[in-house]
Amino acid sequence: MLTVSTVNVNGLRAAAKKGYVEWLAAAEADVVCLQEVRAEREQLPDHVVAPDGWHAAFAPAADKGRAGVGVLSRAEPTSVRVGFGDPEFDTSGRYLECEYDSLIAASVYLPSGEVGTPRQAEKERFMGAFLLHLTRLRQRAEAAGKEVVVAGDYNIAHTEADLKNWKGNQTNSGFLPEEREWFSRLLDGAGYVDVQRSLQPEGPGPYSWWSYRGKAFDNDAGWRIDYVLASPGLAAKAVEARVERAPSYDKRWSDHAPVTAVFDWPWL
Amino acid sequence: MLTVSTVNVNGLRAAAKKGYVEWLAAAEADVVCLQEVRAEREQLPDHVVAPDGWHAAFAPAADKGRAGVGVLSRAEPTSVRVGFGDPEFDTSGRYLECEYDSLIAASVYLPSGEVGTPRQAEKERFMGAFLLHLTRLRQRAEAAGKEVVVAGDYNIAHTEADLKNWKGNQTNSGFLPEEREWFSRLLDGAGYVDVQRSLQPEGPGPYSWWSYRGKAFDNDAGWRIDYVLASPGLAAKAVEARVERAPSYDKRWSDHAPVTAVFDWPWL
DNA sequence: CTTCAGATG
DNA sequence: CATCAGAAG
Repeated sequence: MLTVSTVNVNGLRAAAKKGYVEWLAAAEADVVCLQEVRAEREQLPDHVVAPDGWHAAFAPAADKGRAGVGVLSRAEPTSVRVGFGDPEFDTSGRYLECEYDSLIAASVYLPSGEVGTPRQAEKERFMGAFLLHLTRLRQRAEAAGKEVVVAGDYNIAHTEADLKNWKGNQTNSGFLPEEREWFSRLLDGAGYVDVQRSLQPEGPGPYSWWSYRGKAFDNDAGWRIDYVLASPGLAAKAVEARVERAPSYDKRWSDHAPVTAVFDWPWL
Repeated sequence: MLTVSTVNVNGLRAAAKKGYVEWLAAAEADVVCLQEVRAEREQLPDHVVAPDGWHAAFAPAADKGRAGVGVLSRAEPTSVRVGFGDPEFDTSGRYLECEYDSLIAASVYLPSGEVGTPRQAEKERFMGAFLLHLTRLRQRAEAAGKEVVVAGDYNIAHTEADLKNWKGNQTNSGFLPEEREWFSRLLDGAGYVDVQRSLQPEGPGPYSWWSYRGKAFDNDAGWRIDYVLASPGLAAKAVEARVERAPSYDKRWSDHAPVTAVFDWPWL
C-alpha cells in the first residue's frame, strides 16, 4: 500500500501549534507533500520538521516567510531535486521532487495569481514551464520504470464541480478558462490522472480550501484546488481518495484541508 | 475619596482581549491613566474606549500603532489638552492632560530610550521639556487652587530600590545617573511627590514592569518605572498605594501592572 | 517575548 | 481572516 497526502499548511510554524503535528501522527501516510511551509528548516523544531520515523526534504523560498514546499516520507529518498529547471522558479519554494526505488513523488505550489496584476502573468509563466516539466517527468519515469505522483496546491479549480460559486468566479484567478484548459492538458495531454475525481466522478466537491474570511468553512463555500495527480499505472491502483475535513479536521489548523489518496501498490 | 490608577497597557486592543476590561470593571478607580494604547479611538470598540460610567480622552501618536496615552475618568473633564507645548512631542502620543473642577490629571509616557542611539537623545529632549512643563503646571494649578496628579510610565527607575538588578543596569537606559537625577528634580525641584514611595519608604520594589523575555515576571525581576506623582497638598491626603500585581493581576494582560493611589480627598 | 503595521494570500 | 517579517519595546 502507498498512501500519499498533500496539504497546504499556511505556515508550518502556526500549523504545528494548532494541530498539524497530531494530524501527521494519526495520518498513517507514507508520503506527505506540504505547501506554504513559510519557514526554513532551522526555524522549526526537529519534531515538527521530521517526527520519528519520517525523512524530510524542504525547498524554502529565497524570499523569507513566503511559499516553501516539503516532502515527508517514511522511506529515505534516493535523490532530491529542488525546482524544475526554470531559473525564475528554482528558488521560489514551489517545487520539490523526491525519488525512491520505484516512485517519484513531487510537491508543488502554484502561484495564486490575481487578474490584472503581474502575479497572474507569473502564474501563467509557471503554468507553461511546469506543463513542459510534467511531460518530461513522465518520460523520465517511464524510462526508469517508475510511477509518478505530483501532489500539491495547484490554485486552480478544474470544473464547475470543483468550487461552490463557479458562476461568480469565471473572471477570477483560479477559475479562468485558460487555467481550466491548462489543467485539462495536464490530464489529457501530459497523461496524469486526477485521482480524487477518477474515484469520485460526481461533484460538487469535495472541496479542499475555504477562505478564512466570513463563514466560508461553515457554509462549505470552498474550492477543490489541491490535487493528487498520478501516472496512469499508479492511478489504476487507487482504492481511496478523501479530503480530511471531518471529523479528523474539526479543529482547523490551515485554510486548506489535507487530501489523501491510497494506492494498492507495494511501493517499497 | 479619589482613586487614581496608571497602567501601560502595551496595546489596548491586545490588552482588552486578555483581561483589561475585567480589571477596569473591578478597579473602582476615579481616574485611570493609560499609556501605550497603540491604537486610535476608531480602532477600538466603544465598550473598551469608554465603558458605561466612564469618560475617555485619548491622544494617539501620529505614527500609527505606536505610543498613545489616554485618561479615563468618572467625571467629565472641563478641558482636555494634548501635548505640553513642545512641537516635537505634541503629536507623539505621550502626554494628555484633563482638567476638572478641583484637579488636573495627566497621563505621560516617556520615550524608552536606548544608550548610544538617537532614541536616548530623544528621551533626554523630552525630559528637559517635560520638567519645565511640570514646574509651570504646578504654578498654574496653584493659581487656580487645584491639585495635580501626573501618572504614567516614566521609563526611569529612581533609586537602587526601584529595580531588582540595579548593579547590572547602571549603564542602561532607564537607570542612568542623569535619568535618576532628573527624576530627583521632579521631586525636590518641581515639588511633586512619588506617592508610592512616600507611603512605603522601604524597597525593594514594588515593581511595576517585568520584561516578557525569559522568566522575569516569575522571578519578580522587575523595575518600578510607573509612578503616580502628586502635588504636595494632594499627596498629603494619600492613604494607600499599591501595584496590582496579585491576586488581581495573576492573568497578565500587559508587561506592566497597574499602579494605584488612593487619596482621602473629595475631588468632586 | 510581545505588540502592531503592512504585505501577501 | 489568517500568516509572517520587521520595528519597537
